[in-house]
Amino acid sequence: MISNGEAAMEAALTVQKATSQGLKKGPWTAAEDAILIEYVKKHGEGNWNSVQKNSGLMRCGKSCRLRWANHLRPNLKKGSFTPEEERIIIELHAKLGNKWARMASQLPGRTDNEIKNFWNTRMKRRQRAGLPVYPQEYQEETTAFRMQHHHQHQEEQKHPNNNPSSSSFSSLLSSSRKASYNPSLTLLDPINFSPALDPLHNNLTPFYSNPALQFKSFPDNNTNNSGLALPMSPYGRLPSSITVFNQTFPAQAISMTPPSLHYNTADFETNMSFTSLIMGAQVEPVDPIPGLKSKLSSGQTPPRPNTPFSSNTRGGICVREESSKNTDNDSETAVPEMMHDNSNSGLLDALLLESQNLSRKEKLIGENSVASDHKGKRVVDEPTEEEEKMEKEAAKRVKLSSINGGEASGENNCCDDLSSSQSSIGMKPSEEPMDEMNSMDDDLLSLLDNFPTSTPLPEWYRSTNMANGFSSSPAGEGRRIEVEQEASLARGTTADETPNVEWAFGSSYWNNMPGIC
DNA sequence: AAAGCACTCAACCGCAATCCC
DNA sequence: GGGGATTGCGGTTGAGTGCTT
Repeated sequence: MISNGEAAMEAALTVQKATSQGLKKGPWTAAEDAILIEYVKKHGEGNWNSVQKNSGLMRCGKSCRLRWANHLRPNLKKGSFTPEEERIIIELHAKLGNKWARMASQLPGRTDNEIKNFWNTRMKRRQRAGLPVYPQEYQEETTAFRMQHHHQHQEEQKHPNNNPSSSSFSSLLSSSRKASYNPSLTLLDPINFSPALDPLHNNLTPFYSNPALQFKSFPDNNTNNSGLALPMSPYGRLPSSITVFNQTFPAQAISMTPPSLHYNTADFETNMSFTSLIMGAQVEPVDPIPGLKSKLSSGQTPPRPNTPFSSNTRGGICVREESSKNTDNDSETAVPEMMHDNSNSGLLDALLLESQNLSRKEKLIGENSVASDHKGKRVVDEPTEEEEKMEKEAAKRVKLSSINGGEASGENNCCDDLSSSQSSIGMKPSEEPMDEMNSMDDDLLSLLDNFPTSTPLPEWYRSTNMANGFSSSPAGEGRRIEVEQEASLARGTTADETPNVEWAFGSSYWNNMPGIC
């Protein structure tokens, strides 16, 4: 135990030591700032180590550079992030992971440090509260990727020598960090899609268990220059379902949002910030990947063990990109083992619960005469009054939940609110023992059986998809059509073939983003 | 009023990449 | 090509502040 006196002494010695080395630490004074500004004016940025020599500033080069970059350089924006900036940060984080500098480059006047702090505080706080970090569309991207790799994995197992160009999970894991920015390694390259990619009709094994490589930059031909891949096959067909952590959607629901379901920027900004909007729903509290938590460093890991992957620093989604930086023996890289392991993933629970709810809701909605085609697919059109009612109620619940302590973790509000808003009725309590799902195969069968073929979209989900920047205004509709056409082009189909389809990953929104790479 | 706590933010540290000789 | 210097980046820490009990 160190007494206060000893601690003070120690601190003094530390300062003395630093001083003796000619370097000052700690907060910068106005005088120091002035010196540094003057120096940069004269000599320009760079060569930071010479600052000390030439200006007499008792700061190391690193410190000078940091001070300049974060506080002194011109055109720095101060103050809290605007909702738009928050939105961009979330999007970028979904794409890039903890690439703060890259994110900062997309946010003029903002520093990587600011963004990092923003994420680590505001976002993680919400994550700890059991709220999903990313809006659906980003999560969908993840799932599409997972599906693809699941399929590739299966193909490789079947024909280990047939596809030399496809990489194994492990190799992808190990290369993920570099692959992030390598167009040649586009993870959703349509070439790699198989026409058989349809988890509903295949014996699906747990494709979701690889949180790796999930958010990458996809600067290739399948992104409409958006940097974000469309989760589509070359056959113009989406996977039949999109499953992300705790939320599962039929692909139709995700990819084909009714024209009326467009983003309303005014509501968005008036009612809540982007952060609060996307945090408005909760995640099913389930155990994280066993053994994963303990190896994560303190600052990385919110102590909340509830959300799948929440043990992960980056909201569970973008983690792998960084994790590959660690040793291959890192616990995180062990995740794929779950594919062969019957241990409960937590995510599976969420999937099952979600699918069950989707199923229930489908039944309920079916009773309410939701239009469906003969295949049970939802005919995407203007929502019926009944649907609208339900959606509004769901949205209300979400809102109420977030107002009335919706952030409280572990209260299953997620199930009652978000999930109900999405899929809804009669959510299975999250506390239900995991041993009810003790078999992965059974779980998956159950999951697949429960997958509804059509599900109306709740208001909440629509809101997130409205991030495309569309409105129901004629202008918005016009742009929507444009995007449909773009999407059709990308799919090799015509817009006519896909009436009333709005691709959730439509390019408009992402095209409005500055280039990432 | 004071202690405890959570949160924010600035700054530091270590590592890796890049530059330069 | 090798090695040191420099720069960039991401993780972490700690001081300051405000709120709660």
